[in-house]
Order: sequence, then structure tokens, then C-alpha cells
Amino acid sequence: MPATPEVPDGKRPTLAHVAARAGVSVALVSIVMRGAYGASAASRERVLKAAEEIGYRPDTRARVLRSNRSRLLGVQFGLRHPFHTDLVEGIYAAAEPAGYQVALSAVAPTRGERQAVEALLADRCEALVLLGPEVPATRLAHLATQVPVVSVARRLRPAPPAVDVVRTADGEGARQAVDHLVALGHRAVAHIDGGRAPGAADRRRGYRTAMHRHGLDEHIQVLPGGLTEDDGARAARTLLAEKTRPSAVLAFNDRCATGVLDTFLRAGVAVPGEISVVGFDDTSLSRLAHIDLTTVAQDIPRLAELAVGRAIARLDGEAVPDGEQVVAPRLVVRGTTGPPGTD
Amino acid sequence: MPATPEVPDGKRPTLAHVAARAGVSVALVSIVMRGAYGASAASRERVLKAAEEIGYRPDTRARVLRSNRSRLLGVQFGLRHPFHTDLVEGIYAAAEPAGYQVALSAVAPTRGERQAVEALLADRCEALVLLGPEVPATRLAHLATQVPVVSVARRLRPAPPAVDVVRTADGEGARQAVDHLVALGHRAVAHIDGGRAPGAADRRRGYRTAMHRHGLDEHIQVLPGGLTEDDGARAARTLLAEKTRPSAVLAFNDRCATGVLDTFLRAGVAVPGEISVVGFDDTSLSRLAHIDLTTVAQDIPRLAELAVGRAIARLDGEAVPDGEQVVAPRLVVRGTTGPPGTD
DNA sequence: CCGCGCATCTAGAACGTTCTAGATGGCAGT
DNA sequence: ACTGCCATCTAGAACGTTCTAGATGCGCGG
Repeated sequence: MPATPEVPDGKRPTLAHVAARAGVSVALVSIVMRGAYGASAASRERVLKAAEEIGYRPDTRARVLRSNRSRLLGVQFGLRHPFHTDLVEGIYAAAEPAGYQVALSAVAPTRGERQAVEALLADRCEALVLLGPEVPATRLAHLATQVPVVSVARRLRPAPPAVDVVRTADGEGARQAVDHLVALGHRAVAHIDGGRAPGAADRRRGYRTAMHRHGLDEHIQVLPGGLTEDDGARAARTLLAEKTRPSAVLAFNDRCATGVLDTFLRAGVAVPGEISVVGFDDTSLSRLAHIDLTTVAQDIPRLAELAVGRAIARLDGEAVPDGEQVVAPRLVVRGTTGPPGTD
Repeated sequence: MPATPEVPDGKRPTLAHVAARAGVSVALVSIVMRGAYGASAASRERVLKAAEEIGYRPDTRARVLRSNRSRLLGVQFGLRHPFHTDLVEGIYAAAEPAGYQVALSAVAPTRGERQAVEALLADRCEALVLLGPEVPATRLAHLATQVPVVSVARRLRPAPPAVDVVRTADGEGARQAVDHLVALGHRAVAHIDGGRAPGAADRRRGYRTAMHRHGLDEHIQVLPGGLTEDDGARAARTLLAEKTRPSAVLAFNDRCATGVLDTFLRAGVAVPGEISVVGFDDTSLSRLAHIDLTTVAQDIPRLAELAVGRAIARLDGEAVPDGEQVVAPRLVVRGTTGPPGTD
């Protein structure tokens, strides 16, 4: 209380203001604010009180500038993809307890991946977590020379040396879906694929080999799809126009499956009575009661955790083995699959 | 070329490295990097070349620290709300041409609004744009004493003096929807509301007064809903269980309407043959071909533009009038509404 | 030949924090 | 009383930028 109030006029309060008010040095305030060792209980309390009174808030930018660690994880994601936004939630949940902040940078119509990544780097992120990146692998490799890079859900072949990959075993997921449908008695199982989207090639391949192993080569049918509802709807209309229709469909992802589902319902085709539908991802979409979609679950919290963990391990200089981290998928049976109808 | 290569060992290159390599002062490099006046064409070129060669990237955090302007707009949004993510796209589109960066801070299960806002302030955002904030109005008023605050889609009554509000004329939107349905010949129009969600009260009131003006008081029916698909599905099941069913439904938003739609389709109730459905927001969801939802469009790009514009105006010290900025809604007629069936 | 203005460039101090190295003071052991 | 140690505190230099104020050099009118 010896110092006068020292209200900072219109500016944001700084350590110096707090120090003046508490009658101690700036360094001591810094210690208290960081919760570091080296301050007595008495002064700790006095400093905190002063800070509270003038509404002090630490300035992360200055903090980062000084300590060469920023403890900032840059995340690039697509605003329109539920799979991405669900992952972001998992990333927050994994990063913050580990003492890392998350900087988000969205890909939007007016804002490409390049721009999104530039913004993260300019912000001094220590590592990049890219959700389903679509830039060329060489670009990723180049980025990885500057900062640890984790690609989530996008497989890279051949794997650039320094880029970590965290993904679901997409092929295995497709296999589980096919096995489930075949066990129900289906034989004509079609696949609506994801084209060149991350993961699509593996799912397509998994579908094909699973069908083959069941001796169903003649029923293999891959329809061009995509990752949006419209893509699924379009493929479903193609199926409706055919004379002999498959009794089950494995869609590239949940959004695509939702489009399929809706088109069938509109056309009066009962699901799962006349045709079964399986999605992929297990985003919040599929869990909604009125969609109730059987789907191949990606373990989103686990993917997020691995991605964050790997990024942090690299930052801590741990010698992490090269190579992908692959998470097992798990089929979640809900209401859109059942035995084939009389046919 | 007089200076030696000067490669920065393992660190990130700085202005000083570029300066050394180009054989000029740090200040001059700064000038060139900012594109400011005061450098000759020759040295400009030389500096840019040097920067390019060593892969220099400006450090926004240091930049911000020095110049007291951060030109950073903080945006709080909900990852799960398409309305929010669509708005974020609009905010990027409006802010970046105006020379402002956007810092995103998501609200997630592990991360409340308080935490989201704290992170933005610690990052030195100059203004806050909050999408559908649900914290108490007093908290917003308190924040506004520190930094300009714009509340998007959340009306505040009584309006705290310094908080700007940008919103759609929700009541008017509900009126348009009712007018449209009545013009088609509907009389029994029900409303599935949004409870305490931002905007819900206005929409409810707009629905009521519109019904009244058409002399349809006896058909006023408000069902408890919410903002998710599940909420809509639940309300739809309630309707299905009733003996006399309304011939049209106005849902709180598109997600809610989607749930309604889906439940009706599953129950074999034809839309719009037996019942018409209207949504609200015109998010990308409703525009999808297979949903094709008649909905009250919020002019999302315009809302984003106004919110950004208002924040910037405050920062530029313009004397902006207090009071809300209200954007007109516009009914978009698609495939889920039609004349009532024979009944 | 002087002085002036202009264009170009630079030194050095900020910005708000953290970190290093050391100062201070109290207390126990000799 | 001296020494040494510990706990507590502080001065001052970083960090990478921008900004202010001035230095430098050059052309040109008088």
C-alpha cells in the first residue's frame, strides 16, 4: 500500500504496473505469475492481490518472445468437416493438460491451406498438426524441415522422413463393415468411395479385398462418391436407377452415408429393410438419434491424443521412431443395417 | 554479398540475419518487409532476395509487441454449430481484406466461453467478436470496458452501453415463414422453439404475432425444441403422437428442422405432401440437395461483414452510434413446403 | 562555394515478458 | 564475531520487431 494506485491510463496493465502497486520488482511479479519457485507466501499473496485489483492479464505474445518456447500447437482444419471439428475438440482436450496452447487456423473458401499454415508459422507455433492436409507431400516434407509436422488421417506414400502420420486403419475398417454385412447375409455389397480424399484409397482397397476373401468378387461394385452429402445422394440415385440393386452399401464417410440414407428414404426404399447402409467416422452426425447410422468408428479422441503426443515428443527431442501410428477402427452397429430383405 | 552466408544454426531466421546477409541495417529490412516507404528499389530487391534465400518469416508476436496495434480480431465460436462455422468463413473474408488477422477460439466440452475469451485476450486481440455468446450480459459489459465487444446473433436487453450487437430480425423472419405457409393455404402452423438459445425468444414472439394477425390464434402451438437435430426429432415424435396434427411446422433452426424432417420421413409422413417444414438460418446444411429445406435465410456474409466492420470502426475510434445492427432475413423457398394436403 | 531539400539509410530505444547472475538479510555453527 | 548457507528478492540483459530521430550523400539554385 505504500505505492499510489498507479492505474494505467487507457493501456493494458503490465507486470510493471503490478510491481509498482505491490511495491516489489518486476522480476518478482513474473515469478509469482508463473507460479515459479522463489517467492514467499506473503509477497505472493500481495502480488496476486495487486494484479487482481488492476485487472492484470499476462501477455502471451511478450511471454513467447522472451522464452524461446511458445508451447503453442498449430492446428489446421476444415470448418465444414465434422470429423475435423470433432478432432479439434480432442486436440484441445489433449493439449491443454500437457501445458500446450492450441492455435486454430481454418481452411475456408477464401483461405487455402498454404495461407492457413503461413499464419500458424508466423504465430510461432512450435509444431503443426494438419487435419487431412491435401497439399503435395513434398510441401509437407519441406515444412517438416522447419518444424515438426503431424498429418492426421492423410497417409503419405512414400512417407517423407520427418512427417509423422496418425491415422485409422482405413482398410481394416472397410473390412469390418463388409464382414458385418456378410454375416448378416448380404452378398451384393456396394461401396461409394471418396475419390482422392485422404483415406479413400485405403478404404476402397479394404472393401475389395474383403469382398474377395468372401468369394464375392462378382458383386464388387465401386461407385464414384465424395465426402459430402450431395456426393452420397448422387451415388444413391445412380443405384436407384439400376435394375438389380445391391442389398447393402458402404459409404465413404458419415456425411456421404447421410446423403445415401436420405435419398433412399425419399424414394420409399426402407433402410435397413430393403437396403442396409454403413457409414465411416462415427462423427457426432451419425450418433444423432434420428440418423442412428451403423458406422465404422474412428477413435477420434485417440487420434487427437496420438497426434498431440507425437508432436510434443518431437519437441521434447525424444527420439521417436519414424513411421505411422495407426489406430484400430471399430464397427458400431446401429439402426441402418440388418439382414437382407426377401429378394 | 560482402557478408558471409550467415546461416542461422537451428534457430528461426530473424531480421538481423537477413540484414547481415544483405549487408544493410535491421531497420531497413523492417521497412522492406512492411512494404513501407523509404527504401530504394535496388535495396528492396536485395533484401527480399536475402530473405527468400534464408527462408525468413516475420514473427507476428514480436511485431505485435512493438507496435501497439495487433490488428487481431478475436472470434469465439462453437465447433458444433454450422451457423457459427459459416459465420467464421464470412469473418475471414471480411477481416483479411481490411488488414486484420483473425484469431479463433473454440468453445468445446473441455473449454468454456470464459476460457475461450481469456485465451483471446491473452493473445492481445484488439476486439472480440462473440458468436451466440451465452455468458451473462454483465460479463459482456465487463469485457467491453477493456476491449470492443460485438455480440453476433445474441440480443441483449437491456443493451449494455458498450456492447455492439449484430443480429438478424428474428421476429420478422418468423413472420415471413408464417406468411408463406398461410399463403399456401395452411392454417394449423406449429412452432418448435429454441428454448433459451440466442434468438429463440424473438422467433417465438414473431410466430405468435404473425399467427394472431392472420386470425389464427386458436392454431398457435409452441413445442419445446432446441438447437440440435435430436431436439427437432423429439418434438416431431410428439406431433406424430397427437390425434390432430398441424399441417406445417416452423422449426427453430436448420438442424432442428432436419431432425423433424427425418423423423417424418421415417414415419412415412410425406413432406411437403402431408406436412410442410420450414427451417431457420440457411446454413450449408439446408442447401444440400437431398435436404432441400425451405428456410429463413440469415444473411451470413452480411452479418459477418457488419460485425467485423463495427469492431474495426470502434478500433479506429469512430463515434459509432450505440444500438443494434439488425439484418433483414429472407425466406428461401425450397422443397419442403407446399399446399396443405386434403384434410 | 554555400546551403538547402530530398531520398535513403541507420543507431538505438522502446514493447512486456523471462532469465541469469547476483545482492540482501537472517540464522546456525564455529 | 565471523563464516556460510539458505530463502528471498532484484537489476539488467535478452527476445525480434517497429519507431523516432537523426545521419549521410547528392543534386541544384543561388
